[in-house]
Amino acid sequence: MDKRRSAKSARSAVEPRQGAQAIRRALAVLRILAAGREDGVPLAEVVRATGLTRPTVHRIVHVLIEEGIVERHGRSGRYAIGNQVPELALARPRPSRLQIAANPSLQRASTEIGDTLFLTVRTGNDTLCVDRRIGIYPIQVLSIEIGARRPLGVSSAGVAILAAMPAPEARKIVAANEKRFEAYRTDVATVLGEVTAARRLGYGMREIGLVQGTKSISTWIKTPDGQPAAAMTVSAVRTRLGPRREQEVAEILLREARIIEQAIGG
Amino acid sequence: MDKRRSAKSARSAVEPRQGAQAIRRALAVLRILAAGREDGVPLAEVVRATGLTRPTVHRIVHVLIEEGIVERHGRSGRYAIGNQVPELALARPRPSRLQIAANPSLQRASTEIGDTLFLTVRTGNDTLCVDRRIGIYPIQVLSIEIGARRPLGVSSAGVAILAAMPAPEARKIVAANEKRFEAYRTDVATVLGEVTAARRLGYGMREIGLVQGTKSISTWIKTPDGQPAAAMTVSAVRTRLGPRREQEVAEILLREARIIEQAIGG
DNA sequence: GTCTCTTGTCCATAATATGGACAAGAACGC
DNA sequence: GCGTTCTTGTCCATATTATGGACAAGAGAC
Repeated sequence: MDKRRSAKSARSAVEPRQGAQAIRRALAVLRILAAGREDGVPLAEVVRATGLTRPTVHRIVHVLIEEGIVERHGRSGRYAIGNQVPELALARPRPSRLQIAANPSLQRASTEIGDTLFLTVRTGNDTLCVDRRIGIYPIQVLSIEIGARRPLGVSSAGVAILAAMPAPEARKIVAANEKRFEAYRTDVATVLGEVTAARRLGYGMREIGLVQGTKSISTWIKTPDGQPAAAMTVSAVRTRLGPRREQEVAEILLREARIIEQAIGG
Repeated sequence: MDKRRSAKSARSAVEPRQGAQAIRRALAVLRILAAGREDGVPLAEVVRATGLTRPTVHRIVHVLIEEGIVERHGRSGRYAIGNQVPELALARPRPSRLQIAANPSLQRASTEIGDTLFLTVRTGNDTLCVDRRIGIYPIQVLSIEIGARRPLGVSSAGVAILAAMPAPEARKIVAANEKRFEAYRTDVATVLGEVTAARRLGYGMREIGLVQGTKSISTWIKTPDGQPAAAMTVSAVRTRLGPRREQEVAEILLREARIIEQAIGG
């Protein structure tokens, strides 16, 4: 009963609405499955990433299959986002306002820089790649595709977005992602260090990108209320991004980020 | 305990997995919200359409808002599908296999017929328009857009899809949609009559389309296992679809439907 | 002002979702 | 073949959770 009281008073402060544990859990499962893209995710991995018990995850996943929200792949037995999710998504206008606003900037920066450009948004505790432009140089980093979803903090885009938010909030998100960092061979301390460095620099950077031998630079894009909503990233083979060129590229990205902020602000 | 037993034995027959009422209810709410598209749906309407109580719907909807799955529109207070749904949808390859398979047929039939063509899929108890081709004639029926979602049975596409499934299953779906038919000024008896007529004709037809003064013709497309998965529809002002032309158009649609079935079958 | 519509909240209670424990299947080694 | 170590799937007593009747508070209409 004390618990009830404290939950009640806390609600007005932040927002933990009670009476829907199961729904929240189902959504947590869906977000993990989304990170698995077309290939899906094995049950055990979902259990690990969500911290739920196996019977619970099993039950949730199978109900979602019955409902058409999740699919199971024949041979591998992995679970993936189902057909009905894009069907629900059709209810919304596509592309999003952000994508429309960012389009000219991506175009401009892409021709100017020549390497691959990404537009990445924040969604919950993840980053999600929503747009990509391939540059004109013969060697391009193509491994990150539209739809790629990662824990905030493991990519330069994630670091940039974390750097753009208040430090306590960033720390909370990083802590929440702790379990998922292992799969990317990083940890809370490393990520927080990169975030601090990005704040000092004014942009996110990873000398060692997620793909071997690549380097990435990301600037953040804030919504009018000051919350970071997205990041703009350039990825290239490391040798193409020495200190001098890093400076050049960062300046272009910073310029375009400000333009996009204007576009979504008006 | 008797209940448990019977539920258990029934499960092996059909599939009502227990322990996830809340999740199923949340999904039912989402599907109703999806029908409201960008404008959204007022709470009372969701209550009516789902048959749930108002406190329950209210709780579900607000938890989904906190999770980013649902949005609320400022002025109207209506609830709509949120940003995070298309974000989850990015986990899947787009466009779908059906759309790829149907593309050449839509192209061909569109130029041949000249009126607006729709590709509509079945999703649960709804029809959902997933593709549209505008014809070359100056008067076109454009009111049905990609993403439009309706109870199975109220459009000619829905009638066609119902006609293509076993009668008992069709009847079950129509019964389940009863409450939602009112908003479209139709009822169970009328719909079942149209379905029977469509079975006799070989295609679905509505002399009075959803839009005043229009007429629609739809053929069904079945998956290899015999289940109808989609419908192909032509809509035009009624005067352009007299008996002779109806025959012509139906033949083209039937021909293309068979081609699409081949494409998804192989 | 009152009436009628909507949306929002409370809380005792019934019903639901939970997870420990166990089982069964798959993949590998020897 | 048989043990070992993975994985996934199931059961069911239980406590936690979600439920909905009842009440309240806005927002319009007139």
